[in-house]
Amino acid sequence: MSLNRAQKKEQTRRLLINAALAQLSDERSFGSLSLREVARQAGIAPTSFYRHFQDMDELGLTLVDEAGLTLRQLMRKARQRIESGGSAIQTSVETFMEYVTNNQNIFRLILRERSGSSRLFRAAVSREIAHFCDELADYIQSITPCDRAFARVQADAMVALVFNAGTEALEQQSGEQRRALTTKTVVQLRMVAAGSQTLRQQGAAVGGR
Amino acid sequence: MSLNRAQKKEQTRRLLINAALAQLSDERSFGSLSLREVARQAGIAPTSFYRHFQDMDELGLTLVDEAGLTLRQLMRKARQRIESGGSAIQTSVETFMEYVTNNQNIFRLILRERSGSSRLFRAAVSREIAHFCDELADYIQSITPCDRAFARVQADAMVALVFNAGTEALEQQSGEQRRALTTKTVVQLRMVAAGSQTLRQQGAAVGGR
DNA sequence: TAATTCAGCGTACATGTGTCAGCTAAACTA
DNA sequence: TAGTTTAGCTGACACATGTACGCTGAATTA
Repeated sequence: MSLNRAQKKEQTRRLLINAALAQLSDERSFGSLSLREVARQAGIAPTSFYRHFQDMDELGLTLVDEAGLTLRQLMRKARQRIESGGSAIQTSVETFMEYVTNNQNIFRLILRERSGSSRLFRAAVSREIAHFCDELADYIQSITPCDRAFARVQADAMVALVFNAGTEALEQQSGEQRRALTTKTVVQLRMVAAGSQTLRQQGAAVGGR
Repeated sequence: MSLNRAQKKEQTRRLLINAALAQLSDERSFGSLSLREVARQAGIAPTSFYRHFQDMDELGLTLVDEAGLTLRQLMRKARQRIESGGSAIQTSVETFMEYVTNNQNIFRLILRERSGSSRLFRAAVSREIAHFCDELADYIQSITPCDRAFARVQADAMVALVFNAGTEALEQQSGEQRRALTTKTVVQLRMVAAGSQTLRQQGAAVGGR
């Protein structure tokens, strides 16, 4: 029952992380959180914060990493659903929308820090998204063998559209709206998929140029 | 030479607007600007700020409106270039990239406030983008007659891709990178254009469903 | 058991903030 | 010209912030 010192430390570290996460909302960005607020919500003295993080920045980067992790788990889940039948596009979009709905604060964090005021944060988010695109490009190539660079361009487009849908999803509360958004996004991805096939054929006909 | 009272007031109002704009950068978001900083940069006392804006929010919304205006001007310019020959997609993307390059701070403002912490700001940006999409949908219909809703879905996708490219453009400084980004975006838009044509044909064959 | 480590605390300070109250002087109006 | 309006000013206020310093007591180690 009694915890280790290390365990106890890890515990309050989580308390801080959760405190920060809890303060995030549609009206509150990470940059607007103060060290004192987070410490207060975690139930520790402001100065004790430094026992766990050097900076608020360090806390923030931790959050971004956690978000990336959750995203990767999400990807795996989507792949599983696809293997057991169903449209890859439809399933992926549904999975993503589900994620956004269930992790609004953390997804908002990613969206905001993507073009936020900290180079470090932007770089961190950029890495996560690049990872996302890479894996999708892999998948595209495994389904439709083609030039790597081309697959990457297609993957980038698809990820951009899905993230854009995520942005819009955050503004909607009714399930009805969200469902409409999902089908819209599915159509958009189908456009990209179909179009990329067309371009591939044309390119091949002209001689790979 | 001597200005009347109203003119002078308008003049310092512009001073405030420009001061805010000047403080924005890749490391400084509008939300992080203080009333005092802006007033200082404009060369007036903090309390005089209130003679022109009720709030920093009011100033911010003014900036968003100005950005929208600039964007509309940009659109017109693009249409002109297209009418005098040239690919619509290529020309549009080039025009947009040019805009982003020349108006980094104001475009960043839009990007950030799109999913920022103020409902008002988000709504304002959302309106501007919707306007953007509407006009593009008009254009698509004028070129390729089709269902309005369908054109709108296509337009949304294209605008999302272009804005995404804008986001990426802000991270790049070499003209080389920017040119690569432009061609990538052009390919992505061609994918959407080609794909939407395919879907339209398929949809018609199945019976408009 | 005795010595060491260290998570968390309280106090304190300098700094920046938004905004209130009231003044001045120049521009306007009648 | 005499009276009014008003853009901009100074001074002051209460408040929140980040963080330096040094203490305490429990957990750990030797």
